[in-house]
Amino acid sequence: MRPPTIRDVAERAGVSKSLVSLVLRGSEQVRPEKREAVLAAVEELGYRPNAAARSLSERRTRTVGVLLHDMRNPWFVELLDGLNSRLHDNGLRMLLADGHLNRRLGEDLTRTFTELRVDGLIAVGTLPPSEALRAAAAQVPTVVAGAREPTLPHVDVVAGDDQLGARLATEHLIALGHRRIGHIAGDGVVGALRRHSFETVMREHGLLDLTAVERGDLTEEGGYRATVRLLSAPERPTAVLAFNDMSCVGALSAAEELGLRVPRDLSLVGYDNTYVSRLRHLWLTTVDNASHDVGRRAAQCLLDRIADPARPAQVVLTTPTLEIRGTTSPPAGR
Amino acid sequence: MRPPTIRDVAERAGVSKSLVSLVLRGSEQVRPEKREAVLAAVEELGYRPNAAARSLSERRTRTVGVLLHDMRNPWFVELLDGLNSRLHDNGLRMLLADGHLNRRLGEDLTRTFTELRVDGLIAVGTLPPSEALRAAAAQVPTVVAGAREPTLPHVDVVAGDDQLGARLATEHLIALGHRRIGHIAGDGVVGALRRHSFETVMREHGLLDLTAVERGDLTEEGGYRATVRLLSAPERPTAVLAFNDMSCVGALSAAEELGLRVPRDLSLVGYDNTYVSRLRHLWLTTVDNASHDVGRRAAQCLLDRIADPARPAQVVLTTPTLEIRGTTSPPAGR
DNA sequence: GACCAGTTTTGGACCGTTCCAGAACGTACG
DNA sequence: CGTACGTTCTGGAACGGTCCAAAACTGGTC
Repeated sequence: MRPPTIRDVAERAGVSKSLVSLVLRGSEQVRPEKREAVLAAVEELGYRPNAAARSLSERRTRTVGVLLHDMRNPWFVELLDGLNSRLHDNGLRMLLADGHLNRRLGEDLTRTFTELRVDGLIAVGTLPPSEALRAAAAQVPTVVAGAREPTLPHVDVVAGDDQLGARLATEHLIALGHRRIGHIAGDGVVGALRRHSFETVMREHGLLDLTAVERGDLTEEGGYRATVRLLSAPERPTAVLAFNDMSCVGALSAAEELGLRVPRDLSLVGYDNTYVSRLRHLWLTTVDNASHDVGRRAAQCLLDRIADPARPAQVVLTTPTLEIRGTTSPPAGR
Repeated sequence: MRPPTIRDVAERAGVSKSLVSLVLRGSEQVRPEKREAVLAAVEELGYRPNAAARSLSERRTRTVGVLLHDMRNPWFVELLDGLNSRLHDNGLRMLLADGHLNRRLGEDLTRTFTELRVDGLIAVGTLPPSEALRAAAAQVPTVVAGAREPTLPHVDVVAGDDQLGARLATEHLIALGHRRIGHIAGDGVVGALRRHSFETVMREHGLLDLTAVERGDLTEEGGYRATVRLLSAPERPTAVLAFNDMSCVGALSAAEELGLRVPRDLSLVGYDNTYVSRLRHLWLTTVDNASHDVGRRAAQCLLDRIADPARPAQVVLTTPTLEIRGTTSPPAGR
């Protein structure tokens, strides 16, 4: 009652197992009638190759491991889509693992992936710094997608251009006439880049004095709290640039709770163009990182790196665009 | 430069490969000093067992495949969390695959999983009917989680009790004083159950005449359109029970667009208690299916079925609760 | 009919584990 | 001292594929 093996197929088709293997891998060197016979036998027996046996012998798995930070934050869905399509085109399958789900269990996902001997590793989003990832990256081709860290030798980074994105958003607000603008800052290098770019643009317009920054934590709750702090200043901002869509939703709630109408009394800009921002009821103006493209390019980087593991590490940045929706308008006074 | 094998470890520790295998699998029958030697060698070489070789030999993979319908709809996150924790406790790893991502590529995920020879399969949510899944379920222990179909021989089903959930929601609205109540209906058996239960409760209260049902499609967009239709009736409902949180958000937008305040002019109830419903700005009253529990129980079912594949198919229903938040109140007239 | 050059086909080694039967080594007992 | 019995350790046969060198077929030429 075991699943049929290549030998069963061979016997049924009246050929050797080697010939079956040849047919299955699409060799040209096989006479049509034998090919037919083999394929017929495969069909009749419902044969499926055993991936474990194959990868043991081939010494590769045609599988790449994808490390997610947290499925609860939906910004990566598009990225994954791009990743998957490009990998699939090259005969690679994708295995997902959620770091957040597993960290609680104290399990190290890179360990699972190394035991699986994945052909490549993609770290999606800013992961907590981990010695294990560093070690894994030294063994197996690795690409960081949608984040800027960690920077490791031979590890490519593919992400949206955060400096440009934050600039687009800030200039949009300034062009609308806002002068006193707040920022909800995020973590890590990405957080620092967006914040820094925001401040740079404000300085360029001589508005640095009117700038306020509060730290959020990427969640709605964090955005809510940061906004409450921003809005409780004596001179409150008329616009807020949030680190991401989730904290922007938090900002929306804070505004509402304080009796401010968005965008009349307070303009808000999110970041990531997640489906949450696209919910009609929220309809956030937000920065689109071209995540699908980030995914595709990350896949390409990985493919290139698998082909030549020693090539120098690259940093690929995609060009973000501003998606203007319902949460920005000129300030009330104008 | 290849990764070290069990033989390398054996040589380094001055023992046979069999002894290494014994130590690694935690046998008691090994003298402490040898054990130490082996573990030291493992450490020094950075040895990691090769999962492919192991599963080829053991004829099992300690891996279960999880088929997701669509990552964009976030209701399953908690479920996955429960699933993962229980599976992990039993030494099984979980591989995710998103059907939506892959269907576009025309790839059949059950195929990937059968080639991988996963020890079990979990279908999460209502998947499009598929001959492949039926065939796979005949080969490998399978459990449906968070959905009611397909019903196949030897396939367990674990889900929230949709009848009870819809009843709780409907009775809540009636208790608040609503009489004219609309419903946004969903697809599949789950959709039918919720709708039917809604209608039953309405009938019990003699309100069947005041009932209106419009079909949605699980998305925000579908919920929006269905609500527009519901609200354009001459006598419009004062409350709407949505099939899920996503369509409830759509309903929220529709209400807003038509100038109705929620909950003053229109009460709304969602379903699934997703994080979207928990966003402070939306704060939907919704039915909680105890998804974490569904996940844990589904995992348990799968474990039981792996132990005894021939046992009769079970249907396990969890008890939902109503999560009352900001989108329900007595109707304006009261 | 022998020989040659291609084209097809095949047997067997190998990939890195597990697992089993039996070997080697005590230790206790008659 | 020989034997029996535990305990600990080992060699080798799987597991189900790939791949290579060589064997077995072709058909054509002299």
